[in-house]
Amino acid sequence: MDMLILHLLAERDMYGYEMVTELASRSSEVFQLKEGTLYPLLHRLEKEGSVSAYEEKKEGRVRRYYRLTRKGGEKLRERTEAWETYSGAVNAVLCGTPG
Amino acid sequence: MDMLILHLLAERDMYGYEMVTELASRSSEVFQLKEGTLYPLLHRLEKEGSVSAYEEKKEGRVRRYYRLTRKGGEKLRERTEAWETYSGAVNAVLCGTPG
DNA sequence: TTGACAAGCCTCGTTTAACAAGGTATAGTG
DNA sequence: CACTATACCTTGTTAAACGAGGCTTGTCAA
Repeated sequence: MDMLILHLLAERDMYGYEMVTELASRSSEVFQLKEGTLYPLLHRLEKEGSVSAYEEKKEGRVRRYYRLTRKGGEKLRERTEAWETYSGAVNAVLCGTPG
Repeated sequence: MDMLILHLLAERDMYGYEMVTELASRSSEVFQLKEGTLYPLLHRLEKEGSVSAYEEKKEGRVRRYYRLTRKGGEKLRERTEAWETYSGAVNAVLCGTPG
């Protein structure tokens, strides 16, 4: 989930609530990320320096936008590679390549 | 992980320790399943009726073999489909298909 | 104007998967 | 005999995700 959030932020700055709907729509509603998951996650990413936050008024609403940092970009690369390794391994097992 | 174990058992009966090494070799050492994970998992699968167990002496050792049940086969199908849905959704997000 | 609903952010407590770190027993080998 | 590999097990811990709430502000209809 870290990877997916960081990936969204690599494209553009976003606010939390937006990420929920964006992930849902891009995944054809497969990801129904709960706010109880997202906000603690964002706070952790901010604390570790992977993202930075700023408030901005847009469309008559004050929102808390998040931006990807350099460190977050590196983490994104690592996590993406880990995902490819992991999903590749799952498929290797499923496809029955013995050995 | 349930899915992977059930998948192995769909091919042939296996004992716990064998699953650890089998998963490791098939995944090029990506999966290093710990016994502290595997055995409770197997007990749970047995309890819910997805696998059945029997002891057999082979190669001078008494081993606890597991066999996939009909119910386990159904669970395997469900989990495999869930995995395909999930990994497909991840890749949909990563590939940036907006909307 | 007021009430309801959506947008937007948050926290707390629970569940669960996986792990770490142990323990036990047996077979084979130097 | 000691040591290693095989084989099974348990207990306690950690971390991700969720459920179920709470709080505020803007919009829109009655």
